Amino acid sequence: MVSGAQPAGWTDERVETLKKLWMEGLSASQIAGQLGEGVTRNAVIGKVHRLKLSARAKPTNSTPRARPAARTAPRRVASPSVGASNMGSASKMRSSMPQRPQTMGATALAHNPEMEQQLYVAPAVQELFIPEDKRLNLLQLSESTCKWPIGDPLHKDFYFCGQHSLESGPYCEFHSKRAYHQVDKKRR
DNA sequence: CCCTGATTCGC
DNA sequence: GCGAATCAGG
Repeated sequence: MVSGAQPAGWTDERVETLKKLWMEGLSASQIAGQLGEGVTRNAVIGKVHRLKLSARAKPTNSTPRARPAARTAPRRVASPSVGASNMGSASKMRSSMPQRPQTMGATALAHNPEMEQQLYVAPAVQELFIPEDKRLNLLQLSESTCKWPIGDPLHKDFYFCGQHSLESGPYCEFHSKRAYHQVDKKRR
């Protein structure tokens, strides 16, 4: 008996964790990552709503979600005609992410039930922690090192990320996103 | 580009 | 009840 997996099945335990983490302020994707690999952020959000949760630390409703209004048209699955090639493998289509040691959205995180909640993320900013032996001095920077500065340039604990940088920029993947994203916005 | 949660709806 | 798809905002 190879008990397959347990993709779904909100046990009390998991629900508890869900509640806790949700109220702790973690994002759905992060919770999903923490809960398990089979749990997606959608699943988490869905459950959250079902549990009547949501609205954790939100005293002021600053997001009066506009009503979908005229959105009663049929969408998503339900294609009775298409029967040829099925896209059955909808289980693991999360590609483009061989390994990522960071803690980010649903595109990352993969913990075992062992570590569970010991790592915890630092509130406010989630910066990468660069091991000392990886930190780079200004003089140590090279073409392919991430030139993302960390710390106070006037302080001694100033160093550069040093991770392998992308060809598309002077930063590593993580910092490239940091540098770009959210600073551009309003440009869809 | 990526992220966030919200909602709907087929299962 | 569940979660993928979709939407909408950032």
